[in-house]
Amino acid sequence: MGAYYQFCPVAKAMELLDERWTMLVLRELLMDSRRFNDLRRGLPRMSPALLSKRLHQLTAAGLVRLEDGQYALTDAGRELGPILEAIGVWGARWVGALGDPDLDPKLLLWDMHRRVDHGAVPPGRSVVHFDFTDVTGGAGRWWLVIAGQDVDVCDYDPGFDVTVTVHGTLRRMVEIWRGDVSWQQGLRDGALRIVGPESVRRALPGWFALASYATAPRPA
Amino acid sequence: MGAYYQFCPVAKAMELLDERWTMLVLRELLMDSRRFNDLRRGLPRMSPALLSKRLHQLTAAGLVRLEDGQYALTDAGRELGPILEAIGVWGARWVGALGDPDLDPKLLLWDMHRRVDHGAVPPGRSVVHFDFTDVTGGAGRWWLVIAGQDVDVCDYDPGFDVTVTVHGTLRRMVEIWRGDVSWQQGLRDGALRIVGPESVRRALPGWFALASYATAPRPA
DNA sequence: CGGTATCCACTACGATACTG
DNA sequence: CAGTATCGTAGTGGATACCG
Repeated sequence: MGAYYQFCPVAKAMELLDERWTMLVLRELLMDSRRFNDLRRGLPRMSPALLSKRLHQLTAAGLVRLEDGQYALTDAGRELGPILEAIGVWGARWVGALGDPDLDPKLLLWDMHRRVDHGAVPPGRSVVHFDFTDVTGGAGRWWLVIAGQDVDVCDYDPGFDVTVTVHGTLRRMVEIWRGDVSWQQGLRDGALRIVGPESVRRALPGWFALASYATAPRPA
Repeated sequence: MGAYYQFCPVAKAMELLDERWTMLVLRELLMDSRRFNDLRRGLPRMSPALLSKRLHQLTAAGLVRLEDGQYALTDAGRELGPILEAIGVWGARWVGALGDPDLDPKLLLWDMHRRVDHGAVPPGRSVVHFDFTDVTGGAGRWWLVIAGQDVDVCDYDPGFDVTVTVHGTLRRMVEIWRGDVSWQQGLRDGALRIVGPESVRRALPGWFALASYATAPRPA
């Protein structure tokens, strides 16, 4: 761990926080992922060894606590919440371009699955099918099964009746999800379509709560 | 530069910001250091090659602009100001222990020199002499020469009459500067003393504006 | 003053396999 | 499910010297 040898609290904080992946681990914990393999799903390109190491470091530093196999933030860790949010807003405003490798459908679905607004989804089981036309290698079809308080992500057809289908480019769906464009704008030119009964088509955008950074105004 | 391959704006922001030294370079720029060698004084353990590289990266990313040999933050860069401040507050609250190598008198004096409150210092020339008893290797004696709007840091006796002397441990002076303890508390047990005319002794703490993190409440 | 150039030592990280 | 073990390498960053 590279020390800066400065008494400045920014330097002392960054000694801990500027190591690769650390802030993303904290982001996942702030999103209420508490189990090792849940954290992994939000950090698919991080090796398990490194995730383990980071969790130990954060525990040693007093930001994270492990209790009955569940990771949780301490007061110190939770106080980074507003900072992570501000960084998200800053990133949404100023780091524009997304490369194709940034567009990971697995990550998108995992993120969407935990931001389902259960008050907005009809009772019973709803199945949202995603069909991304621009994803190669058979990872273009996904299903979100919402039943009660449970939401499951499937990369195979779970067999239930599909309530509604989102059909189009992954890039556009990500742009909507990040708040770069609104649902309305994003559906306008046909790069993305919602297919299903009229009432569900109208309601679907309300089934998901966008992230805090999504509503941040973009620079003119 | 390690990409995360995530569309999340936090990840996109951290791809840029979590490289070693980057946030400290931004801190210096936010403190209004604009010239290469001024930046170096605030980052003494950073090699010039690496500082140069970081400045280029930040320029390419649109956070920094070079104009007539002066570095300046762009709008994007300046918007990180509140985030850096929040990180400073967080660090002051939660990253307690300072190691001896964190206590660099050169850095302390450089920091103090740019936070002189010229409205509080008497007109004419004032010389503040620091005598740190716990610093080895002849780097324990420093002078701050305040004249008009200029403040000079000297590690040798500039020859002028000394207005007031701060005598004691560097560690205590740093604790005061960081806001871990108040001037009053810090002077109480004799680890640090202000030596000089009564009126100046009383006024000296007011000659410097503490950093924004210094006044942040510490956790109970 | 304001940087580049060079070179080396590490070590952090990624990939993969494996275990309790 | 929840990690640990192992291994090789890319590449970062530190030190120092040097240049316009």
